[in-house]
Amino acid sequence: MNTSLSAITEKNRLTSGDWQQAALDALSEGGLQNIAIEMIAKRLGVTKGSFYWHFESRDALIQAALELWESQEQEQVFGKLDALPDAQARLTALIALVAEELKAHKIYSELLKAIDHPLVKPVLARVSQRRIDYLTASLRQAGLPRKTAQSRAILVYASYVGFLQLNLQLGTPKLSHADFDQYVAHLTETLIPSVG
Amino acid sequence: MNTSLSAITEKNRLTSGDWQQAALDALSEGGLQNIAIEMIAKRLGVTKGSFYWHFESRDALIQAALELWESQEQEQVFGKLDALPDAQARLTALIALVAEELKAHKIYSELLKAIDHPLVKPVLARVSQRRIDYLTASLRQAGLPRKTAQSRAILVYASYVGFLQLNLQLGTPKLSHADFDQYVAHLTETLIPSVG
DNA sequence: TGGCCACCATACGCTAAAGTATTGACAGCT
DNA sequence: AGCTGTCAATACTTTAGCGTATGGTGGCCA
Repeated sequence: MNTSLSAITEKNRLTSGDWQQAALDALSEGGLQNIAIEMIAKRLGVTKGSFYWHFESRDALIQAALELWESQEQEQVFGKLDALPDAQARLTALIALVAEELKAHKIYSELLKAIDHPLVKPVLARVSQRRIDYLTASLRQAGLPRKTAQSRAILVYASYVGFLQLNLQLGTPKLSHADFDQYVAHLTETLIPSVG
Repeated sequence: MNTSLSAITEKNRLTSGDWQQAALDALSEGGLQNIAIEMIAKRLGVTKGSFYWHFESRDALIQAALELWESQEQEQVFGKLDALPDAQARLTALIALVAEELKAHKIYSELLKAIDHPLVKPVLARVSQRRIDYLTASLRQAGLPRKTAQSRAILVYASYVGFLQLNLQLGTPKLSHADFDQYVAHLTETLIPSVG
């Protein structure tokens, strides 16, 4: 039941990495505006005096935290999928991966809400584009022609983003476990080539 | 090039409706946090003193503005579609409607970002649920079996919400006009029964 | 015409949160 | 042991934005 407060590195003294991880935790819980340094300081058992030694400003923390997240998500998401050689296997695995680990998508969802922030927008643009490109490539390997694969990739990814907002954040529509499974199955049948 | 500042009703004196409309304008431009009373007051050519005569608090304004939006969107969206008798015609008209009027979706998109706000969440839940129900009914009328129609409605609506975030807000992926048309066509073929 | 009421201006208080300035403490090296 | 650099505590300033208190003005009605 340990949340990811990332076992503070040394003994009492903090590193800037601890602040970045704590910032990501705060982000996943309450959005960008929840990255409040005094509140994070309290969590880490210190005060602001510590923070402003490690970082220039709040924006600097946000930027560093986003960089950390971007590198983490890259190895986590793509690392798992690249292991699979077959394109269709990758695609279904991707959907399963999305359907399971809800907590991992919380940060992405919160960043979407903070999309107006100048530090957030470019990061999110890069990550989203990379994922769509990956989807496009996998769909092509699965046999779709180029143009179709492009449109389909956008469609798949948009439905992912939308579902994130609707079901994770809004809780609408309310789906039972069975309904959810049925939805995932339907999605796979409808959007993934040569399955079902 | 006139934005929707909604021709102030009388001569100089404001009504609470003017404040609600101005709040919606501010919302569509900068999100919920952009509903700042002093800033809106300046736009309307008055000061806070006016506001607190019309409303109890900022929350009261937000609530009233959301009620106004909810009633407006209901007649706008469903009013246009209910005119069409054929289910498939309604569905394709709906997609066209979504693909065209971008500004009309800005408010919905901003509300999604502010989904944590206790006043926003129930409104958004109602509106989304109503739309999904409408979609489900239309898909059933178009020939899909019940369970399939339910899943498909969620899928269609999620792809709408996701595309809103991705393309409207993020500008990713960058689509040319032709690419966009192709995407809409692909979406229609893939998700709307018996078309194409 | 005089007064009341609807609408608004002005001036102020209050709070949250970022950022600054200064001082303090402990660890390791010489 | 004493110095020094690293990390942190304390107290302060500043800003933005909500909310309040109170006074002002113009139109409408008796």
